[in-house]
Amino acid sequence: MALYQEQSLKFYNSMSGEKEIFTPINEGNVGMYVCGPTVYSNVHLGNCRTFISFDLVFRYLKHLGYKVRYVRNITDAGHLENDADSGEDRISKKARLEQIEPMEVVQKYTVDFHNILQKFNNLPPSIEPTATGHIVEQIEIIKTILDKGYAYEANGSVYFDVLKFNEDHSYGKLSGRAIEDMIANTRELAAQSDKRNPQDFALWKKAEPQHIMRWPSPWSDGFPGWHLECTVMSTKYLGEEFDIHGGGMDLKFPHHECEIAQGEAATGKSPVNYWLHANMLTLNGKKMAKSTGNFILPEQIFTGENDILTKAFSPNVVRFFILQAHYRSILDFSSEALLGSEKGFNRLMEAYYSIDELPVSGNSTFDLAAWKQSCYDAMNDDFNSPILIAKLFDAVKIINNIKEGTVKISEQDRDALKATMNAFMFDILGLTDSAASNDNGEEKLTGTIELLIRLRAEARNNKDFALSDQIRDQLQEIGIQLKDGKDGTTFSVK
RNA sequence: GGCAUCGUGGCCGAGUGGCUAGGCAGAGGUCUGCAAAACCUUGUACAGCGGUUCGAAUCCGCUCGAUGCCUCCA
Repeated sequence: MALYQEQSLKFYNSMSGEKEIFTPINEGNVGMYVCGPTVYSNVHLGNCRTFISFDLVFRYLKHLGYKVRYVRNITDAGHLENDADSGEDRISKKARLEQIEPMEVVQKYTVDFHNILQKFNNLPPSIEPTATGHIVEQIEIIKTILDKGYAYEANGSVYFDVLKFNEDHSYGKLSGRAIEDMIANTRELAAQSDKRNPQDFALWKKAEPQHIMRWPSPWSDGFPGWHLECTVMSTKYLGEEFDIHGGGMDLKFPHHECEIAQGEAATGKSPVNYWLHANMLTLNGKKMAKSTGNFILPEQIFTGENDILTKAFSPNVVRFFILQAHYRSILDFSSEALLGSEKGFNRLMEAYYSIDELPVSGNSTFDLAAWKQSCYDAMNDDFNSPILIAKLFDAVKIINNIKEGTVKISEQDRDALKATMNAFMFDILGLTDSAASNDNGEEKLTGTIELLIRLRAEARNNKDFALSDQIRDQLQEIGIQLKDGKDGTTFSVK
C-alpha cells in the first residue's frame, strides 16, 4: 500500500481559501506546474524561497509515493517593462545594456538559476520548458481564443476581452476581485492604447521596429503576451485540467487570474484544481525585489560578501532558515535570524550523526510510532515544515536523553529513529548530509587533527597546559573547535 | 483610493476557543586543569479598546500600526 493511502494530505487552496484534502485527478499521479523565473538577471533569495517551497511540496508528494510530473518554465521571451505600447522587452533591454545577444542573456541567467538552486539542493523539475520553445503553441491557442470570441485583434496585436469573458465566466475569482471594482479603480490609460478596456491583457503584441525578439504570426511580427506561456506549457505537458499550480504570491494577480481566463476561454474547463501560493521573503520589512534594490543574492550569503551579514552561511543553513517558516507566511531575512538557524541546524545534525552510537536497551521508554506520526501530521497539514522541524528537535532531545541514560531505546527503535530522521531531514526537507560530502582532502584533515589531539592529550597528561592550550587555541583560530568530553576529545569544523 | 493579509516573549517563528510549539539569545546546573564546546533544566507572550463565551492570543466589532496586490515581479 502506498504511503499516500495511509497519510491524509491536505493543503491550502488559494482558490477556495481553505485547507482541502488532496485528491489527484489520476490516482497515484500528480501534475504540478510552478511559474519559473524570467531569466534577465541573477535570482535573488526571494525568488529562491518560492522554489525551495515548491521543492518541499515536490519532495513530500514523491515521498508519499506519488508519481509526480513537475513542470517549471523558464521565461526567456521577455515581458514588457510596462503596459505602454512602446514598452521594451526586459531581456532585450538587458541585452542592449550588456551588449550581448538576447539569447546570451537567457543562457547566462538560466545557468545561474540552475547553479543556485542546485546549491540549495533543489531537485530539478521533470520538465523545464521555455517560452521561446513554444511560440507555435501560443499562436495556436490565440487562434482558438479568437475563434471563441474572447479576444480581438487591434493593429497587429491581439487582446483578451476581459469584459466579454466576464459575461459568462468569472474573472477575478482567484484574487477575490470584482470586475466593477477594477473598472472603478483603473488608472489613466495611455491614449494611444489599442485596448478596448484597460482590464484587457495582451495575447500577442506587434513588435516595434527596434524590438529584437520577434516571431511571425497571422497578426504581425511580434511576441506573445505575458500570461500565455504558462497556459500553453502547463496544459501541453499536464493536460487541460491538472492538479496543482504554484507560484509566488505576487503572481496571483494578474498573472494567475489571466491564466485561468485563458484556459477557460480556450477549453471551457478550469485548468487547475489546487492553487498554491508561496509568500514573500522580506528584507528590512519590505518585499525583496530586484526593481527596488531591496534584495540579497544567494552568492553574497555563501561568500559573506555583503553589508547585511557578519559572516558567510552555507546554502544548507539558508534552506533550513527558510523551512523554519511556513511557506504561506511572510519571512523576514536578517543576520540575527540566520545565526539562530545555523546554531539550531548544527545541533540537529550532530544529534542525527550520533544515533549510531546510542546505547540500546531491551525496550524503549518513549513512543517512537507516535512521534513518527506527529512528523507526518505536520507535513500533512499544509506542508507545515516549522512544526516538522520542532518535532525533529523533540527527537534531538530524546537522543541526548538516551546518551544521558534517562531514556532507553531498543535496537529496533534506534534503527527506525534513524531511518525516520533520515527521511524527513534529507529526503523531505532536502537538507544535505554534510558528512557524506567529505572528500579526500577532508579525510587528510581529519587525520591531521586527530594527530594534534593525541599530541595535546600527551601534553595534558604531562600537565604541560601551556602547550595543550596553544594547540587548542590555534586550532580554534583557524575554525576547528575541540570538544573535551568524558571519552576523549572530538572536533568540529566551523 | 480599491481589494487582501498580518501584528505572538530580547530576536526568528508555529498555533487558532480550555491542553508545553520549536530554534536562537538570557539564567541555573553537569562535565573540565582552566576554558570552550556539548548536554540537562528554566523565566518572559499573544498591538490597543470593547463584545460574544463558563472560558479568547484564538471568534466578532472598532482603533492604531505594518505589509502585499491593483504596472513587470518568486
